[in-house]
Amino acid sequence: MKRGKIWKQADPTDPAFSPQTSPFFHLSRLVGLYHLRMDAHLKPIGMDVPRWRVINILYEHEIAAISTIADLAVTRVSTMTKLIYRMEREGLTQTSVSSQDGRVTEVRLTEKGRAALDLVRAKAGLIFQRAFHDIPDSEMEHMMQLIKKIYDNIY
Amino acid sequence: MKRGKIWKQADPTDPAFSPQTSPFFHLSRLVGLYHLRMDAHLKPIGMDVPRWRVINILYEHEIAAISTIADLAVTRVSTMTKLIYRMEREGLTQTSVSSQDGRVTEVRLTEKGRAALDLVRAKAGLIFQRAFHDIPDSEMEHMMQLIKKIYDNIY
DNA sequence: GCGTTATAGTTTACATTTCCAGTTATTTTT
DNA sequence: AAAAATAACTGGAAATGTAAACTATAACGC
Repeated sequence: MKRGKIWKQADPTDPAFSPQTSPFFHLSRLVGLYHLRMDAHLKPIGMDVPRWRVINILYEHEIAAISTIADLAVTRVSTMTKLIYRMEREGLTQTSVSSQDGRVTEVRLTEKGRAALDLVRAKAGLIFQRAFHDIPDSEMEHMMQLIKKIYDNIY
Repeated sequence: MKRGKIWKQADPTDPAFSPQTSPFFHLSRLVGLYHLRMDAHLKPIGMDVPRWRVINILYEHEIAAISTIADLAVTRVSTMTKLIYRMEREGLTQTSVSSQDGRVTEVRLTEKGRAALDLVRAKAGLIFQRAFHDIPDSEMEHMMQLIKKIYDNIY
């Protein structure tokens, strides 16, 4: 796509490129800050961002293979394997070998895991409201569409 | 802000909330994927995302304190300290104690660090173009504004 | 000036992530 | 049906990240 003078700078190969003009730089920065904020809220209740991520995914999926969760959370499988077993030791998840396919490890939430979800949602809600309080629905929807599109582009 | 039926679901405290309707979930996922893709390109040339981040910041700032870099990159100071000294061992950066303030450690790029920048930009450009090829300037600008606004909201 | 407080960074001990080389189970080829 | 290829993990070493304690320097309040 042909770009105007200003937005050529968003392309890292352009000589005028700078972090200030880079969409990915700003995106990374925002998500980094979001993680810092979430961590600060989550630590006191014995939770953290990776776990909250897994719990959310399992809330949606009920039962999911480790590799599916890793895929949805965009992490390496071996990282996820270790996280899942840590969460199992903490009583948040429960695993079993699939009867359909002996290679897959099915993961599901325990009662305690589901309880943790409610607790964490309250915290996540605080940050969400602070972040989006002055962003109208239409803007938010528009952004979501765009984010999904970019995701698909590099998937 | 009052939200319509659909976008209430974006708020984690809403009963109908789900990752699918959560802006932060999608943002995290996109940035996670971007990091995975960048890593895959950067590894073969002995680079990675945190280093590329620092190099970019130093390209903008010439000389910067460790805490400044940590702040701009949204990382903990102790993490940044370690990264900076790793990069120094690799010959990418050079540090010195400020003559103005004996507490601050000034960091700057070496020749090798500047050379690395060019190399990495080529890789980053590939992903950028793939990500944004079908996104017009106006959309990109609009997104940037929004991302900055949300960043400021939770800063 | 001097004790107190704040700032900037460093270090250490520990937790987590990543790489990579297996292992076992399933699917595809021949 | 055996062999080969692929998929889903798993385990251990090495790299990296984080929290908390510590050091050095600067700034304040009197």
